[in-house]
Amino acid sequence: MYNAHRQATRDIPTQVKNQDLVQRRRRQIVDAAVELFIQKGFHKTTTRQIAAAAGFSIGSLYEYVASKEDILYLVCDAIHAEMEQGMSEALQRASREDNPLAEVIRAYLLVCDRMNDHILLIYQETQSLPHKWQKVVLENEVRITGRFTRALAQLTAAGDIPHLSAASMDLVAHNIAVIGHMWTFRRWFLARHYTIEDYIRHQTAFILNMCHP
Amino acid sequence: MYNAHRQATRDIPTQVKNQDLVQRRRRQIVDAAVELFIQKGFHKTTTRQIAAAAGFSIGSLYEYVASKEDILYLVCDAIHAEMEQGMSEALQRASREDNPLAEVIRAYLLVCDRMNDHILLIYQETQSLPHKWQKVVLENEVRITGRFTRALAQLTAAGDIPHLSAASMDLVAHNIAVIGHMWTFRRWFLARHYTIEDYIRHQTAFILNMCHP
DNA sequence: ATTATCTATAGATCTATAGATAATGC
DNA sequence: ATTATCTATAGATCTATAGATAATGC
Repeated sequence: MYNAHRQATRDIPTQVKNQDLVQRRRRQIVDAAVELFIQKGFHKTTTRQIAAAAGFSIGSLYEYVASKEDILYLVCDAIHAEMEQGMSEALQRASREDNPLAEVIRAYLLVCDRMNDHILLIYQETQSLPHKWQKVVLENEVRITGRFTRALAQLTAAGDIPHLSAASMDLVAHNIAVIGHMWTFRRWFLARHYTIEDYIRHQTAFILNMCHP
Repeated sequence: MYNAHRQATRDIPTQVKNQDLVQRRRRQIVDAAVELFIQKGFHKTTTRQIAAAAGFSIGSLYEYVASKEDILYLVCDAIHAEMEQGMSEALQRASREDNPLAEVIRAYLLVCDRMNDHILLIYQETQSLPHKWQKVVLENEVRITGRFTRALAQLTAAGDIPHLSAASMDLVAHNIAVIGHMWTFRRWFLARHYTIEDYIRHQTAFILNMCHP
C-alpha cells in the first residue's frame, strides 16, 4: 500500500497497535470523509457522519485520529497521492512519440478532469488545516509542478524550444498546474463550451506558444 | 454610494426602514466581516464577533441581515464591486498609448495584488453560500472576464493580433482572469521569486504569445 | 491480559429571536 | 407612536473522551 509511505500517515498518531488495521481503517475513514466533504464541505460534515459512513462508531474513529483536522489532512494527502499515481500511470501508457511536454500536460489534464471534485476540495479546505500540515500539502503541489519544470528543461535541452530563463520556466510550469485546476473551478463555464479534449488541445497549443518568444 | 445598486443589497431584506442607515450599517458589517473572515475563515468567525467588530450588538446585527450566510453574500459582492471599481480607476489613469490588452491586464493584476486576501476569500468561501447567491457571485466573475474578451476583440478588429475563433478568445480571457487569481493563491511560491512587476511583465508576454499561433 | 470497539455524555459552543429599553419624530 | 438597539437566552449542535463491553491471543 503506497499510502503507508505518505507523510500524513506518519504524522498522525493512533491508539491502535496493529499497523495493518490502522492502514485499513484509515482508508475507510478517508473514503467516507472525501465523499462527505465534497458533498457538504468540511465544516458542515460532523465526525459522527464520517464514523457512520466509514462503518464504525464515533468512539472508534477517535482511536485512529486525534481530531477532525487530522481527517482533513489524511484526505488532502490521499488526494495528492492519487493524482500523482494517476499521472504516472497515464505517462507509462503514453505513446512516447509525441512531444514529452504535451504528453505530461495531457496526462495531468486528464487526471484533473477525473478528480474534479477532489481538486476543488483541496482548494477550498486547505485553509482549515493546522499550519504545519498546510505546508505539507503545498509541498505536494510543488512536487506536481516540478514534473512540468522537468519536462520543459528536457525540451530545452533537446533544442525543441528556445532557451528560457529559469524564472520563466518555473512560471510556465505553475501556469500549467493552474490551468489544470482552472478546469475544475471554472467548470461551470468551461464545460458548457468545451469537452476535455477541446480543452487539452487549445491549452496545449497556448502553452507551447508561451515558450516561443 | 455605488453599493446601493448592487445585487446583494437588494436581495437581502432588513427590518430597518431608514435606507440610509441600512446602507451605513451594512458597510460596517461588511468591513468587520471581511477582516474576520480573512483572518479566521467564515465558519470559525461567530456572528457575535462580527457584531462586536462592527460596533453594535448581536441583536442589532440581525435587524440588518437574516442569517450569517447573508453576511457572506454581502462580503463577496462588495469585494467584486471594489475589484471592478479598482480596474476602472486604473484604466482611466492608464496611458492609452500602449497595447489596450496589456493595459487591462496590468490594471487587473495590480488590483489582484492589492486585493490578495479578498480574492482568496472568494475562492474559499463561495461554496458556503446558498446556491442562488453562488450564481450571482459567478456572474460577477463572468463580468470581469468579459473585459478581457472585449479587449481581445478590439485588438483583433484593429488587426494587431491574428484572428482567433470565439472559443479561443474566450479561453484566453479566462486564462487571464485565472492568472490574476494565481498570483493570490500561489503567492507562497511566486512572491518568493517575482515582484508583482516581474509577474506582470512575464505573464503579459506569455498571454500575447498565446495569441500568435 | 491485551487490544479494539461501543455507548453515553460532559462540556463547550453558536445562531437566531423574544421581549425590554432607549432614541426619534409627530 | 414609531423606529432602532440591547440584553438575555432558548434550542440545537458538535467534538472529544471516559468507562463499559466484546474480541483476540497467550
